[in-house]
Amino acid sequence: MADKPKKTTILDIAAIANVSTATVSRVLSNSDYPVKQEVREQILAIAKDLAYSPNLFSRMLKGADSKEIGVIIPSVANPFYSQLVASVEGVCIKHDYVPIICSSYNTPELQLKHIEMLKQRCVSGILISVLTTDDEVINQLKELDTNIVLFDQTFESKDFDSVNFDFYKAGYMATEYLVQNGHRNIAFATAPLERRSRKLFYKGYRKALEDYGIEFEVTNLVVSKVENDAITTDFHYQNGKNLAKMILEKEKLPDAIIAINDMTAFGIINFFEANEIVVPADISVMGFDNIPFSEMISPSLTTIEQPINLTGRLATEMLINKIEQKTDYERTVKLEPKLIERKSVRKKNKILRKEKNDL
Amino acid sequence: MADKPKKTTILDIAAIANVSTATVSRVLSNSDYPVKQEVREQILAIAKDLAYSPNLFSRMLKGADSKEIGVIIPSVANPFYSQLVASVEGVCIKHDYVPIICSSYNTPELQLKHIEMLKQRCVSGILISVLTTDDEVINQLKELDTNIVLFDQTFESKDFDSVNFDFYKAGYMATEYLVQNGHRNIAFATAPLERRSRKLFYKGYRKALEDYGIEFEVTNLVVSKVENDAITTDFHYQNGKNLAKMILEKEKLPDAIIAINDMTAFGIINFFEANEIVVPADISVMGFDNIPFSEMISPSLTTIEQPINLTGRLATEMLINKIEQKTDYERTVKLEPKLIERKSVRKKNKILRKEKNDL
DNA sequence: ATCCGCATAGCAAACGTTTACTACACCATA
DNA sequence: TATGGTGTAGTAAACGTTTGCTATGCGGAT
Repeated sequence: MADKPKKTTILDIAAIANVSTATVSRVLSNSDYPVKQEVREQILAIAKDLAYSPNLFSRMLKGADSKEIGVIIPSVANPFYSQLVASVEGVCIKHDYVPIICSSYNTPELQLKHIEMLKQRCVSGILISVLTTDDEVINQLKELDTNIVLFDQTFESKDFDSVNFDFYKAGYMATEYLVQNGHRNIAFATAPLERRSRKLFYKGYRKALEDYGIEFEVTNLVVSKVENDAITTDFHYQNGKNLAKMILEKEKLPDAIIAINDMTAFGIINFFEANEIVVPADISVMGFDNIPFSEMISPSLTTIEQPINLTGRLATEMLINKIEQKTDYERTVKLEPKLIERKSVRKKNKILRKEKNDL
Repeated sequence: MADKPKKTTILDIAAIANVSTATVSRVLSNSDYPVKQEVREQILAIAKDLAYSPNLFSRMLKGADSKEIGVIIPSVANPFYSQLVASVEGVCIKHDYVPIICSSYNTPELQLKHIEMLKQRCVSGILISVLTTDDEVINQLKELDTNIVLFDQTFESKDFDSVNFDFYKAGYMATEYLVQNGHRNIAFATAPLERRSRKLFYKGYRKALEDYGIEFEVTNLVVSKVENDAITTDFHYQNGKNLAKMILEKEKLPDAIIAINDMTAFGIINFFEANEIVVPADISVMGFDNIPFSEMISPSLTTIEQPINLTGRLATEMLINKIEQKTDYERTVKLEPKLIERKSVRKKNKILRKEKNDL
């Protein structure tokens, strides 16, 4: 813009107070170096008077902390992640950090670009939802000498602090609930299973089937073709529609469907509705995430809750603890899934788990 | 972290290439100062070899552009804004800027805090959804000698570039559509009308009523008590439930309701559904925004579209043009509302507008 | 032969801090 | 009286760039 009004510097203050810049700096940077109370107060007063605010860049040039936290997620447009971001932001503000939101859209190159950018900005730390356990990404993170906390995507590692979620158990619980309510032919509808979290969720599903003595049918794993999440909010929703279409094309309709997330479930339900198939009367649908919309749609969605806000809050607090070199905090937290019973699953006859000795 | 591996600086490069740092800087900062081709290439080669990346802080200390763009919005958790943020992010990445997302939750103090923070970081520009036309905020923005583009909240001003939206027309269109489909007793359900955009939308509603010769009833303006948007995604949804409750408590149920936004409409519809009132058979509901979920709920929501992605894209491009001192671009854009016809409004007998000479 | 402009390059200051080092006065202890 | 600690303050280097100024050599115009 036109004419910068020359911000006040410690030099100005030093001149007025008739002391050296060193002294001013000591006072204004909250150093524990002793400065006479009288002088300290005078400097503080002048600083306030001149509306002094330190130049962050020179501080950082001297190696100070940038007070920025990189937050790498698949997509801000996805309501699950935008809520996560909101909770991260809340904690950041409280501790005077600034979150830098980076959507990776599941593309490694973009993720790499973001990481480079964050490195260049010397962020104080990074909160990241690691999508793959590729050695490449992991090594890249290890080399990045900054504070890192993993979240959202379960990836326990001695190398990183993390806030995890029991995806396996979540998949198990979803399946078990369906089985116990009389469903046997259960489809699993998902975007490609390359993510660790999705794989685990799927494994939970398989294990539950096994435990209840239900044979898994290959055609019940319904996977859409898409690779990368698009930029739009309704990506998974559209995906759900596709999956529903695929399911309708099967020779035999399943009793129930487990969707890889709530948005997908919405798409599935909507497609069914448009095709005169009633949920849950004709077919049951189970979601995963429990995003706020789950209770807004009709029928309201029975789903497994993933504690979004808690995840964001804990992960951010963990990271800040790490940055500020606190020592007394948990370095790994594993959050538990919780079943949220609503109206998208039909309750048929109750079925109990086959005990081992039944077999 | 443990031991920083000492990043390479132009000094290292200068030493190897046997030239001065000035020359290295000139090459590496794309200055137009002439440097012999041979030397230039050598320096470039060495830089690449040592994986040199410039220290942003020293550059900024010298007054360079921070390449950051502050984005101030009411709340990231709100799907409308998270989609907006996504489109802003997309443009930013293309031009190598980094968006800094700031949720103000409609609290002036927080907004002020964010602005202070952005100022301190010497951001290249700010994209802001101005909620009030308080002189305080406006002056504060004017004094902020940085590039500013207003968006989302219509506030045309000679002092700022802006991407506007015709809220007045939107309100008019919503109302007109309802009237033309046979509704006369139309309630307007909203959070407090302190925002300019809401006021305009409301004025459009009033004007349409007037043009169609329908007398406005005071009790048809239903306003919830809440002041500030909360941090959660479902704030407006809950608000909608409250509003629906208030409406149900009226002695006479209106034919139709215009909700201040889609999320509010969802809440209203949901509350009605829970109370055995069928939308649109018993009462029609009209939304505003056309967020992706509008077509996911049941009944799908008839609403007025506000072009989110276009807004984000245009505003960001405008700001970057401004930052980079381009001159040939529009400084004010006004986007048009569009009616999206779905299933939440019942079509009764068509009614035409009273012509002026009818009166 | 002189002067000028131009291409090229280096020197060193400057951006605003922080901090290692030095200085010195004061007081307590041996 | 010498010794040393402690509280307080200043000097100047350093962080990694950019850039105004100066310098040199060279070709062309006068």
